[in-house]
Amino acid sequence: MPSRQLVAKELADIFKLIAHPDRIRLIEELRKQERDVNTLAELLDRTNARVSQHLALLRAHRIVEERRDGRRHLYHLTQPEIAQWIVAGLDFIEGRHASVPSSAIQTARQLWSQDLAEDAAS
Amino acid sequence: MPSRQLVAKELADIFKLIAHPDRIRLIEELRKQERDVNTLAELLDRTNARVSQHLALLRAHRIVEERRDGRRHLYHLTQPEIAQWIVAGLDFIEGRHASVPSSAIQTARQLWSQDLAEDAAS
DNA sequence: TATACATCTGCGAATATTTGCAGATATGAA
DNA sequence: TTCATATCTGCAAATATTCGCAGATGTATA
Repeated sequence: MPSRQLVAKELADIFKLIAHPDRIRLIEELRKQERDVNTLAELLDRTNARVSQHLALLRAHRIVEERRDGRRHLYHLTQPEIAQWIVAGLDFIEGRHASVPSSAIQTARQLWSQDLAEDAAS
Repeated sequence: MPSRQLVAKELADIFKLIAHPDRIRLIEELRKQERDVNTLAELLDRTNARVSQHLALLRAHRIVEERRDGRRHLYHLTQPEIAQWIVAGLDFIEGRHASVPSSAIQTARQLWSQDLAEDAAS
């Protein structure tokens, strides 16, 4: 397979991996601190099993890593910078979809990057 | 729907939209200049119909725009910066997949960003 | 050991995406 | 108008993803 094709496929796989609202929310919640599955499930309002499945996928692609503390499984981002990269995607949707008020997008941009700025400052 | 959920969904839609090797190749080919469907089909080694379908999707989400010149349809990126953003995703796969030699990734990074640097310089 | 808690995995049903193909449409040239 | 070129659209089959649920595993505590 030609190299361009190959790299395009790998990039597509990364995009596919992230292309799910729950997984994006997970990355959002993990961008600052590690969390266990239960907490994540509550934050996202999803069943534990479902969150666990998404985490397994992210884990398989080494987007997140796991560490155990007793019976709890704590997850964190392998490369926290991925959160910044993802939120940068907002640049390509703002003002495009009436369904999402651009105020919501601005708020999101703030929430994601504000917290990242805090991290950088601390 | 809570705002975080809403924005996560929009982000997921963008990622889903891009998450296809052909569409990534299309964006790659369009990052410097506009092209017609036939040329793109040859570059990607795909049927015209298939390329046209992918372009229709990108067009619907305003990733690309179309202009007519006689019987040819010329496409270009609405926001060329999207190419830089996409290639930045390579940061999160390098060294992860044995299937893609990291030389291929380095080459790709060069090809995509070299050309972008040229654009910036001109 | 028995029990409860936390998480994971397997699997089938529902849903979404991709693909190729056949036929439409639109433009320009003869 | 007729023909060839360029592109688009509709549709059904193939493929991939998501979802919920039921049961498995692993760990701490009584």
